[in-house]
Amino acid sequence: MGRSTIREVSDRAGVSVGTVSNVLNAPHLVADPTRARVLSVISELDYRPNRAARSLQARRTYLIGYRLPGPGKSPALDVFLHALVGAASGHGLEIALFSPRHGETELDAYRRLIRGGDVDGLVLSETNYRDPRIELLNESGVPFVSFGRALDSQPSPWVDVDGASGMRLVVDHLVAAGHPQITLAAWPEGSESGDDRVRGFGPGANREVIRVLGGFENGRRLGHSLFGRDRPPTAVAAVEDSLALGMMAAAADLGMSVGRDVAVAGFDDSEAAALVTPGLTSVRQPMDQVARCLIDGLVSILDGGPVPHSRLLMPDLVVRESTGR
Amino acid sequence: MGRSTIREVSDRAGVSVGTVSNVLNAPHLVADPTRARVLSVISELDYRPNRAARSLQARRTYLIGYRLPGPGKSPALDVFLHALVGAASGHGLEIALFSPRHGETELDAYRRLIRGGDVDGLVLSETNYRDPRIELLNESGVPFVSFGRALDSQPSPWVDVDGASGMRLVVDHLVAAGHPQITLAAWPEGSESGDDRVRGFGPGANREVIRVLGGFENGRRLGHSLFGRDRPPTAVAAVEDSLALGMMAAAADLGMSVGRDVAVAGFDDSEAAALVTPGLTSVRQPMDQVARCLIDGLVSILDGGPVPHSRLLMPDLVVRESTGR
DNA sequence: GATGCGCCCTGAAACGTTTCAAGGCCGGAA
DNA sequence: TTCCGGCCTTGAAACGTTTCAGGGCGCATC
Repeated sequence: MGRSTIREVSDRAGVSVGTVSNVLNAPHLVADPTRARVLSVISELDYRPNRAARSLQARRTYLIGYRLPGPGKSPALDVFLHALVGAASGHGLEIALFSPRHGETELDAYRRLIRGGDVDGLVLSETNYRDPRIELLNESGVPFVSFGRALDSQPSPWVDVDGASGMRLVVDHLVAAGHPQITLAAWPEGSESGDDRVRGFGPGANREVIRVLGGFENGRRLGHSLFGRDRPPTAVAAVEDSLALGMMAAAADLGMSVGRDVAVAGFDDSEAAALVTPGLTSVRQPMDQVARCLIDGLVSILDGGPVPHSRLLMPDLVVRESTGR
Repeated sequence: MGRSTIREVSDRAGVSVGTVSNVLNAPHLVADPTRARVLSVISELDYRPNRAARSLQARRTYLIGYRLPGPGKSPALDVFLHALVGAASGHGLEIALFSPRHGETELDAYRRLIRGGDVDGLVLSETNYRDPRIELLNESGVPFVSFGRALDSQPSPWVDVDGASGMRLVVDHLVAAGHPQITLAAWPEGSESGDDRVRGFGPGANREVIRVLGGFENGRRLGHSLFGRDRPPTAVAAVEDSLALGMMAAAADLGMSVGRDVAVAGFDDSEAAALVTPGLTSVRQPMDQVARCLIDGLVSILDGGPVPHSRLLMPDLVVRESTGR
């Protein structure tokens, strides 16, 4: 304990504090022998600059704010977060997780961070049409990037995964496997990512879209109704894995074999998709790439560089046994 | 933008900065009319104290450090993290996610945070026997609490879930369902939580423990070998869900019906357990309670209160169809 | 022998708070 | 009237950095 300060280092090395600071932040300004001496004192005392003091003067906190999506809202949260933290760390930044305090609304919490200068920038996820956070952040001028398009707000940099293309991969795969007629379980209209995925499904007489709320149980119920029809679909897809898993459960309930009697495909490649039997074919979002793009873009803004161009990344299809052998 | 400072507030309210500070931090020291006037200026200017300045002077960062476990290492990470963030937020704290920088070891990263005063305290998870982090933190005197016991290190406060009891719940449940003979898939000896769970399994002629590495594929392989025996077990348990799910897959491969021909139970109640068919009976850890205890304990230390007593929490069994109808 | 130019280094201001000794003021007690 | 104590407020120091104008010194140039 008893952290040492830059003052102690400078005294011990027989230089001024400014020089020590330069050794750390602008080494080329310091003569070789001086630098060596200072560095040795630094490691001798195990000195690390105090972050608060540095922040105060530099008007930088080296912290990026992120608000966790509600539990169960983000598939692959752990890989996304991990990637985010890793990418940030590469730039000397850390991720600060915040949450509304007692009596605060969601937006209040964002406001607090902004006005208090608590973070250098923010990462948003789970964005949707007319996202109020985006308007707030745009007004306040805080650097931010969002995971998810924000097309109807003032333009701001985003990174997103092309849900329409992902769904097209699913459809093509099912059609190639000989299923001309496909039923899609989709969320109610009005969610940007859901609508995007449905868009890739395409219209047509041999395409049916059914709207339900998300979740396993809703999928199961829907499955029972679909598979109980006179001419049940031979292939079903979904805009999220848990709906698909629910339909798989319904098929099992009815004694049907998923993969043989009926093909099922999901979306997001959640952890569960790989752990069920048969494995669930699903669309995988390149989360680590998303995180890297987000952080790189944010850092570019922070460093006063150009506002990065938004990026639409391509997902890929992970084929498993649920869509046939 | 253009954040306002305490100086602007004090000027505008016609008081000194000290008074404004007191309004915020020690309201009882300020006369009512003054307080009201200052508060109105504060909200007029939308003033929020600058965190870096406050930290510098108060030698408090209002940040708790947490190192994410490797991806896929923590079941229920999102519920745990959410609970952690929420509990911290209740005390005006936020969670800072850090990660070793380029060239740093895991421990170096902890050292950096400590010496730089980057965080007020730390939360550890995935602790194990002779955890070097615990020794480091104990030496350095930084407040911390760990999720997981650290019995062989110097004593330090922890919160844990009683794995032995959890496993006992599984065994009792299976025995009650008429399975006298049970096989347990366990990790190799040497992991504190794994060993704890095995301990609850109990010895005996009708108990068999098989050691394998974790993961779905290892479970599947093990399942094939178990179910291919002359007299296959009628009930299998596992120290983690993915092993159990692998065994379920093996059963399906062999045309056996899980829940009827064989009972399967897992541990951790991961998201997948509820999403497979049949649902996987599993042991649920009270993650939100764990998080609350951790933060409450840490806050007590930070506030100079007593070092909290460690707590062993009880898990419960979530019974689903995999262990019979 | 001046002059000019680079290179290093110093000293002090600044960042925005909190804290605390000191002092003004008012009312009540002597 | 004087003195005392409590309440409220002020002013300035302190927290540990970064930044930047300025100065000393050695060397090349004229």
